[in-house]
Amino acid sequence: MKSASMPELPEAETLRRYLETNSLRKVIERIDIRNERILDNIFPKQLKKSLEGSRFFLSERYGKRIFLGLNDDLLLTIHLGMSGWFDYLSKRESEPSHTRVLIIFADGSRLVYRDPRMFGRIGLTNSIKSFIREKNLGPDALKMDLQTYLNVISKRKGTIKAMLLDQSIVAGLGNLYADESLFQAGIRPDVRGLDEARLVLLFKRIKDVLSTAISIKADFGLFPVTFLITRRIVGGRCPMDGVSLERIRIGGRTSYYCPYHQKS
DNA sequence: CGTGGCTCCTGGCGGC
DNA sequence: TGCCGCCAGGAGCCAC
Repeated sequence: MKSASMPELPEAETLRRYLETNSLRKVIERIDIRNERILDNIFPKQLKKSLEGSRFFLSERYGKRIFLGLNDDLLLTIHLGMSGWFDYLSKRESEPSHTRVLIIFADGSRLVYRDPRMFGRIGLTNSIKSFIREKNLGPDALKMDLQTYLNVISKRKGTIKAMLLDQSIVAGLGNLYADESLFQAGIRPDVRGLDEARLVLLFKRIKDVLSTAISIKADFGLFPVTFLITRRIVGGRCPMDGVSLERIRIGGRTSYYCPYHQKS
């Protein structure tokens, strides 16, 4: 499976579906931890003990995180960071570069976690609920209801882009889909204090953008031509207006927006 | 509370 | 051509 760049909610959901179809119910024979930095507050021994001889029986996603359930009160937690991805390989297929963790099944197939930049983390949790609490994650961007979203966002005073990137406010949006949602809603990323009508429109666009991205498996070549996402480059032009895109930094991230139809 | 800066990390690219 | 140095980005942490 092609790895998506910069995993956010749609990439995580795409990968979850991939893992759901190829990695459940297979007996795990061995786990090979190539780089301990990838582990999220657990020792290699704990991970080995939890996985070896066991099997995954369910997959879940919340925000950008993926969970693979081992039993009723133990799940593997996956955070892809910036460049993390899984490849399911048959016995004969060769391992990709930057492999950090290898899960070897009894039938000889392997699940390979690769992550060049090593911002990703793999860990264990007893429940998704407690994990969400521990990591202080807000509502999942795809499943959140309008009222919850309005309650949280209308209380805050920061720029809208910074709020969308804050995982404790909304879980799942990263730099690219935050820009995309604002673009589709016609809102500039550096705006504060949006009125309710604007926030409601943004809420709808967030959902549209995320479900569109999931429907095309977050494949960069398949985004609608009306999307900003493939034009986020210096000198890029707005797909609606043909105007040169502006580039500013908010919260340490690069934001692209159309100065013509995105309003403050 | 908000924000900006720094850190982790390395592939990729611009500039010389 | 080759190499240096900077940048990208998620998120935690710290200082103001």
